[in-house]
Amino acid sequence: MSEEDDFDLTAFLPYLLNQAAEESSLTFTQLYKNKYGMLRTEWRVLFHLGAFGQMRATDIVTRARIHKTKISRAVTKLVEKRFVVRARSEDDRRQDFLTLTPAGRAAYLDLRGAAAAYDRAMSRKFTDGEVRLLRMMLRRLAGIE
Amino acid sequence: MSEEDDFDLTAFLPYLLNQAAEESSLTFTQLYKNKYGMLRTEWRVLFHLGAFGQMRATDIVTRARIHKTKISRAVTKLVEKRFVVRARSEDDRRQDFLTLTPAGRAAYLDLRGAAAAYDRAMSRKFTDGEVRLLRMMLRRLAGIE
DNA sequence: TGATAATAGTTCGTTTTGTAACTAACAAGC
DNA sequence: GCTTGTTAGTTACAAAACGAACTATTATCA
Repeated sequence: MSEEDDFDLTAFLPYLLNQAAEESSLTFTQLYKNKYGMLRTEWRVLFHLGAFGQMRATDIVTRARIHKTKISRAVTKLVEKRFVVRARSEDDRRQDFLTLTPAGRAAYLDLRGAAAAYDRAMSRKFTDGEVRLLRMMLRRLAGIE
Repeated sequence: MSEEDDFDLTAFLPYLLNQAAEESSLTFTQLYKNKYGMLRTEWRVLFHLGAFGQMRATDIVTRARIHKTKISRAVTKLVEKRFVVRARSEDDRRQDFLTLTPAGRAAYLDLRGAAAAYDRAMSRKFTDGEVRLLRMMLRRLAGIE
């Protein structure tokens, strides 16, 4: 290496956050991908419906900050997989209420358990106080109130 | 919402890490995209070459943990933009040594300054001790030694 | 040496994403 | 009621990512 530099790339927060995020989702990604053939956005939609109950696509867009076209495509896939059903609203026939089917709920519960175990395993790398602080900081950085 | 659930999605570390990572790169992405027409991988390659000096594609693959096809395409783009030059190694003619051109170095220095300022702005949301701890934790989660 | 394996990097076909434009339904003001 | 504007969600086309297979070169070892 000829010309070096004192800038520490591995201290740059967006870079570190990205590397940590990617590394931390590797194992879990394999799970929902191999077991249920889902993509990341599908998994997120499933989790939102599991965690918050019936929602409209727009609600998920707002909460998860994912573009509506991605949500639209993910919902289509989840409907094809019989994990989600759409119910056209009578009040406003532009919007659909999305709900998990029993199969969707079963997948959600399965993945939720795995997620919780995975989270515990990650947390074990640090003290309780550290993890609490980490979550607080990440929430603030993510702009989640 | 009909059936709720006590699983707190927003406490799930991989999710939080992703949201924080995405939010934190938004502004910076605009910069290298609008000013230099670069994609994320191109920016990363540029930064690696700027920070560590001459490297082979494989070195970047190892350090940044980005797939070699992505690196290959990013390098091609950077060469087209006259930010990087390839020099075929005489020892092993399979590999190229990659180096920044003066224009590449200028772009790097510009972006490096912006990155440092951006990092400082992010850090100001927390105390010095918190930021130190955050970096430590992210490094460990990312598997950076 | 000569066969086999390994490595650096690229290319090709497919999948996924990004962005803009679109349809359909509702809302607001005149 | 009839424009005009907004909102929910989809579609279409282009850009980008993924992964397998490929070329070219070097390494291993019988």
